[in-house]
Amino acid sequence: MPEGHTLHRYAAALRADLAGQPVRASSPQGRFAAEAGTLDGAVLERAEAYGKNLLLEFSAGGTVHVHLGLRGLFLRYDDPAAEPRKGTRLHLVGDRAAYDLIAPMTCALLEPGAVARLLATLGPDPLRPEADGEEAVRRLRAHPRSVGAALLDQSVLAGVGNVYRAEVLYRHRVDPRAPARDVPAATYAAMWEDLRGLMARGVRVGSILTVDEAPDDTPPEQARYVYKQPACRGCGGPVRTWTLDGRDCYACDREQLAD
DNA sequence: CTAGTATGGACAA
DNA sequence: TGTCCCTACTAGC
Repeated sequence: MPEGHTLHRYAAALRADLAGQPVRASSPQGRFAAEAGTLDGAVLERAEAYGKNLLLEFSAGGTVHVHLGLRGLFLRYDDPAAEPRKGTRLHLVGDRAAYDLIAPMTCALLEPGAVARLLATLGPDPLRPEADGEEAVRRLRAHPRSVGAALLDQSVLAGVGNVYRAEVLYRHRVDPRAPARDVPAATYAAMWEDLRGLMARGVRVGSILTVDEAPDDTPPEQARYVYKQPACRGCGGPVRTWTLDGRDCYACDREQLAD
Protein backbone atom coordinates (compact mmCIF):
# COMPACT_ATOMS: atom_id res chain seq x y z
CA MET A 1 0.00 0.00 0.00
CA PRO A 2 2.42 2.67 1.02
CA GLU A 3 3.69 4.57 -1.97
CA GLY A 4 3.52 8.34 -1.80
CA HIS A 5 -0.20 8.56 -2.45
CA THR A 6 -0.91 6.58 0.73
CA LEU A 7 1.04 9.01 2.87
CA HIS A 8 -0.67 12.02 1.35
CA ARG A 9 -3.98 10.36 2.01
CA TYR A 10 -3.10 9.74 5.64
CA ALA A 11 -1.83 13.29 5.99
CA ALA A 12 -5.14 14.67 4.75
CA ALA A 13 -7.13 12.42 7.08
CA LEU A 14 -5.02 13.27 10.12
CA ARG A 15 -5.26 16.95 9.25
CA ALA A 16 -9.03 16.80 8.92
CA ASP A 17 -9.56 14.92 12.18
CA LEU A 18 -6.82 16.15 14.48
CA ALA A 19 -5.25 19.41 13.35
CA GLY A 20 -5.81 22.57 15.34
CA GLN A 21 -6.76 20.82 18.55
CA PRO A 22 -5.05 19.24 21.54
CA VAL A 23 -4.25 15.64 20.79
CA ARG A 24 -3.79 12.83 23.24
CA ALA A 25 -0.73 10.78 22.35
CA SER A 26 0.38 7.44 23.73
CA SER A 27 2.33 4.36 22.73
CA PRO A 28 0.53 1.19 23.83
CA GLN A 29 3.32 -0.90 22.36
CA GLY A 30 5.89 1.10 24.29
CA ARG A 31 8.60 1.89 21.81
CA PHE A 32 7.47 5.49 21.42
CA ALA A 33 6.23 5.95 24.98
CA ALA A 34 8.69 8.58 26.19
CA GLU A 35 8.19 10.74 23.10
CA ALA A 36 4.43 10.32 23.15
CA GLY A 37 4.46 11.46 26.75
CA THR A 38 6.12 14.74 25.85
CA LEU A 39 3.60 15.32 23.07
CA ASP A 40 0.48 14.33 24.95
CA GLY A 41 -2.00 17.18 24.96
CA ALA A 42 -0.10 19.33 22.46
CA VAL A 43 -1.90 20.86 19.50
CA LEU A 44 -1.27 19.27 16.12
CA GLU A 45 -0.24 22.24 14.00
CA ARG A 46 0.51 20.55 10.72
CA ALA A 47 0.27 17.15 9.04
CA GLU A 48 2.20 16.94 5.79
CA ALA A 49 3.49 14.21 3.51
CA TYR A 50 6.74 14.48 1.60
CA GLY A 51 7.13 11.46 -0.61
CA LYS A 52 6.78 8.43 1.62
CA ASN A 53 7.43 10.46 4.77
CA LEU A 54 4.75 11.87 7.04
CA LEU A 55 5.51 14.78 9.34
CA LEU A 56 3.26 15.68 12.26
CA GLU A 57 4.20 19.02 13.75
CA PHE A 58 3.06 19.68 17.30
CA SER A 59 2.80 22.92 19.25
CA ALA A 60 5.10 21.45 21.88
CA GLY A 61 7.91 22.02 19.42
CA GLY A 62 8.50 18.53 18.16
CA THR A 63 7.76 16.91 14.85
CA VAL A 64 6.92 13.24 14.56
CA HIS A 65 8.47 11.59 11.54
CA VAL A 66 6.64 8.52 10.30
CA HIS A 67 7.83 6.18 7.57
CA LEU A 68 5.59 3.18 7.06
CA GLY A 69 8.11 1.01 5.29
CA LEU A 70 6.59 -1.98 3.59
CA ARG A 71 3.98 -2.96 6.14
CA GLY A 72 3.11 0.01 8.27
CA LEU A 73 -0.39 1.43 8.32
CA PHE A 74 -2.76 3.71 10.15
CA LEU A 75 -6.10 2.58 11.45
CA ARG A 76 -8.82 5.17 11.97
CA TYR A 77 -11.59 4.92 14.54
CA ASP A 78 -14.75 7.00 14.39
CA ASP A 79 -14.99 6.72 18.14
CA PRO A 80 -12.25 8.74 19.85
CA ALA A 81 -12.57 6.44 22.87
CA ALA A 82 -11.87 3.33 20.80
CA GLU A 83 -9.42 0.94 22.41
CA PRO A 84 -6.10 0.92 20.53
CA ARG A 85 -5.05 -2.26 18.92
CA LYS A 86 -2.37 -4.22 20.70
CA GLY A 87 1.03 -3.38 19.28
CA THR A 88 0.12 0.16 18.34
CA ARG A 89 3.26 2.24 18.21
CA LEU A 90 1.47 5.57 18.34
CA HIS A 91 -2.12 6.15 19.36
CA LEU A 92 -3.57 9.61 18.64
CA VAL A 93 -6.91 10.85 19.89
CA GLY A 94 -8.79 13.98 18.86
CA ASP A 95 -12.33 15.16 19.43
CA ARG A 96 -13.89 13.17 16.58
CA ALA A 97 -11.56 10.29 15.78
CA ALA A 98 -8.63 8.22 16.96
CA TYR A 99 -5.75 6.68 15.04
CA ASP A 100 -3.41 3.75 15.53
CA LEU A 101 -0.03 3.68 13.88
CA ILE A 102 0.93 0.05 13.36
CA ALA A 103 4.29 -1.45 12.38
CA PRO A 104 5.98 1.61 10.94
CA MET A 105 9.57 1.35 9.87
CA THR A 106 10.20 4.72 11.49
CA CYS A 107 8.39 6.70 14.16
CA ALA A 108 10.68 9.30 15.67
CA LEU A 109 10.53 12.71 17.28
CA LEU A 110 12.63 15.22 15.36
CA GLU A 111 14.04 18.63 16.13
CA PRO A 112 13.54 21.31 13.47
CA GLY A 113 17.09 20.85 12.24
CA ALA A 114 16.58 17.15 11.73
CA VAL A 115 13.38 17.83 9.82
CA ALA A 116 15.27 20.13 7.49
CA ARG A 117 17.97 17.52 7.00
CA LEU A 118 15.38 14.88 6.21
CA LEU A 119 13.65 17.03 3.63
CA ALA A 120 17.00 17.87 2.08
CA THR A 121 17.49 14.19 1.23
CA LEU A 122 14.33 14.07 -0.86
CA GLY A 123 13.82 14.84 -4.51
CA PRO A 124 10.69 16.57 -5.80
CA ASP A 125 7.41 14.91 -4.82
CA PRO A 126 4.91 14.82 -7.70
CA LEU A 127 2.09 15.16 -5.18
CA ARG A 128 3.30 18.43 -3.72
CA PRO A 129 2.03 21.45 -5.61
CA GLU A 130 5.22 23.42 -5.10
CA ALA A 131 7.38 20.58 -6.47
CA ASP A 132 9.76 21.54 -9.25
CA GLY A 133 9.35 19.31 -12.29
CA GLU A 134 12.42 20.69 -14.03
CA GLU A 135 14.51 19.80 -11.00
CA ALA A 136 13.06 16.30 -11.13
CA VAL A 137 14.09 15.97 -14.78
CA ARG A 138 17.59 17.19 -13.97
CA ARG A 139 17.95 14.65 -11.17
CA LEU A 140 16.65 11.83 -13.33
CA ARG A 141 19.07 12.63 -16.12
CA ALA A 142 21.96 12.94 -13.70
CA HIS A 143 21.38 9.52 -12.15
CA PRO A 144 24.40 7.28 -12.78
CA ARG A 145 22.44 4.08 -13.29
CA SER A 146 19.32 2.83 -15.01
CA VAL A 147 16.09 4.77 -15.26
CA GLY A 148 14.46 1.96 -13.27
CA ALA A 149 16.86 2.55 -10.41
CA ALA A 150 16.52 6.33 -10.70
CA LEU A 151 12.74 6.28 -10.30
CA LEU A 152 12.95 4.44 -6.99
CA ASP A 153 15.69 6.67 -5.63
CA GLN A 154 13.90 8.97 -3.19
CA SER A 155 16.56 11.63 -3.58
CA VAL A 156 15.61 11.82 -7.25
CA LEU A 157 11.82 11.60 -6.96
CA ALA A 158 10.05 11.36 -3.62
CA GLY A 159 7.04 9.11 -3.34
CA VAL A 160 7.38 6.81 -6.32
CA GLY A 161 7.42 3.12 -5.40
CA ASN A 162 7.61 -0.13 -7.27
CA VAL A 163 4.10 -0.02 -8.71
CA TYR A 164 4.22 3.53 -10.02
CA ARG A 165 7.69 2.83 -11.38
CA ALA A 166 6.57 -0.14 -13.42
CA GLU A 167 3.44 1.57 -14.64
CA VAL A 168 4.87 4.93 -15.59
CA LEU A 169 7.71 3.28 -17.47
CA TYR A 170 5.19 1.25 -19.41
CA ARG A 171 2.97 4.22 -20.12
CA HIS A 172 5.93 5.94 -21.74
CA ARG A 173 7.31 2.77 -23.31
CA VAL A 174 10.65 3.16 -21.56
CA ASP A 175 12.95 0.20 -20.95
CA PRO A 176 13.67 0.14 -17.19
CA ARG A 177 17.22 -1.00 -17.95
CA ALA A 178 18.05 2.01 -20.09
CA PRO A 179 20.77 4.23 -18.63
CA ALA A 180 19.03 7.16 -16.97
CA ARG A 181 21.10 9.69 -18.87
CA ASP A 182 20.04 8.26 -22.22
CA VAL A 183 16.33 8.92 -21.69
CA PRO A 184 15.31 12.16 -23.44
CA ALA A 185 14.49 15.10 -21.20
CA ALA A 186 11.15 15.44 -22.96
CA THR A 187 10.27 11.88 -21.98
CA TYR A 188 11.14 12.61 -18.37
CA ALA A 189 9.06 15.79 -18.46
CA ALA A 190 6.10 13.82 -19.76
CA MET A 191 6.63 11.13 -17.12
CA TRP A 192 6.69 13.78 -14.41
CA GLU A 193 3.40 15.27 -15.53
CA ASP A 194 1.94 11.81 -15.85
CA LEU A 195 3.03 10.90 -12.32
CA ARG A 196 1.39 14.02 -10.96
CA GLY A 197 -1.91 12.92 -12.46
CA LEU A 198 -1.56 9.22 -11.67
CA MET A 199 -0.56 9.77 -8.07
CA ALA A 200 -3.29 12.37 -7.54
CA ARG A 201 -5.74 9.76 -8.71
CA GLY A 202 -4.15 7.37 -6.24
CA VAL A 203 -4.79 9.85 -3.42
CA ARG A 204 -8.37 10.33 -4.52
CA VAL A 205 -9.22 6.66 -5.00
CA GLY A 206 -6.99 5.14 -2.36
CA SER A 207 -5.25 2.66 -4.64
CA ILE A 208 -2.91 2.68 -7.59
CA LEU A 209 -4.88 2.72 -10.83
CA THR A 210 -2.95 3.46 -14.00
CA VAL A 211 -5.21 2.36 -16.84
CA ASP A 212 -6.97 5.55 -17.93
CA GLU A 213 -10.07 3.82 -19.26
CA ALA A 214 -10.61 1.78 -16.08
CA PRO A 215 -13.28 3.24 -13.79
CA ASP A 216 -12.16 4.29 -10.34
CA ASP A 217 -13.90 1.31 -8.77
CA THR A 218 -11.96 -1.24 -10.81
CA PRO A 219 -10.03 -3.64 -8.58
CA PRO A 220 -6.43 -2.34 -8.55
CA GLU A 221 -4.93 -5.51 -9.96
CA GLN A 222 -7.16 -5.12 -13.01
CA ALA A 223 -6.30 -1.49 -13.60
CA ARG A 224 -2.55 -1.85 -14.17
CA TYR A 225 -0.63 -2.47 -17.36
CA VAL A 226 2.33 -4.57 -16.30
CA TYR A 227 2.80 -4.62 -12.53
CA LYS A 228 2.14 -8.22 -11.49
CA GLN A 229 0.23 -8.79 -14.70
CA PRO A 230 0.35 -12.20 -16.39
CA ALA A 231 0.02 -10.41 -19.74
CA CYS A 232 0.44 -6.80 -20.77
CA ARG A 233 -2.90 -5.04 -20.44
CA GLY A 234 -1.94 -2.81 -23.32
CA CYS A 235 -0.99 -5.26 -26.04
CA GLY A 236 -1.70 -8.67 -24.54
CA GLY A 237 1.90 -9.74 -24.99
CA PRO A 238 4.16 -11.29 -22.36
CA VAL A 239 5.36 -9.31 -19.37
CA ARG A 240 8.96 -9.90 -18.47
CA THR A 241 9.92 -9.94 -14.80
CA TRP A 242 13.31 -9.75 -13.19
CA THR A 243 14.97 -8.44 -10.06
CA LEU A 244 16.73 -5.11 -9.85
CA ASP A 245 18.35 -4.13 -6.56
CA GLY A 246 16.19 -6.62 -4.73
CA ARG A 247 12.92 -5.31 -6.17
CA ASP A 248 10.79 -6.95 -8.81
CA CYS A 249 10.79 -5.20 -12.16
CA TYR A 250 8.00 -5.60 -14.71
CA ALA A 251 8.02 -4.58 -18.36
CA CYS A 252 6.16 -5.39 -21.55
CA ASP A 253 8.41 -7.56 -23.66
CA ARG A 254 7.12 -6.20 -26.96
CA GLU A 255 6.53 -2.55 -26.26
CA GLN A 256 9.28 -1.65 -23.80
CA LEU A 257 12.17 -4.03 -24.26
CA ALA A 258 14.23 -3.72 -27.41
CA ASP A 259 15.89 -7.13 -27.31
C1' DC B 1 -5.61 -22.85 8.89
C1' DT B 2 -0.41 -21.79 7.48
C1' DA B 3 3.07 -20.13 4.37
C1' DG B 4 4.74 -17.06 1.09
C1' DT B 5 5.03 -12.67 -0.56
C1' DA B 6 5.57 -7.56 -0.82
C1' DT B 7 3.63 -1.07 -2.83
C1' DG B 8 10.62 0.25 1.91
C1' DG B 9 14.41 1.01 3.66
C1' DA B 10 17.80 1.11 7.58
C1' DC B 11 21.12 -1.42 9.67
C1' DA B 12 24.53 -5.17 10.78
C1' DA B 13 27.95 -8.07 8.90
C1' DT C 1 23.22 -10.35 1.78
C1' DG C 2 20.21 -11.08 5.82
C1' DT C 3 17.18 -9.16 9.18
C1' DC C 4 13.83 -6.48 11.37
C1' DC C 5 9.32 -3.50 11.48
C1' DC C 6 3.47 -6.91 16.72
C1' DT C 7 0.89 -6.39 8.58
C1' DA C 8 -2.40 -7.74 4.86
C1' DC C 9 -3.57 -10.42 1.25
C1' DT C 10 -3.57 -14.49 -1.23
C1' DA C 11 -2.75 -19.16 -2.63
C1' DG C 12 -2.76 -23.53 -1.08
C1' DC C 13 -3.57 -27.36 2.43
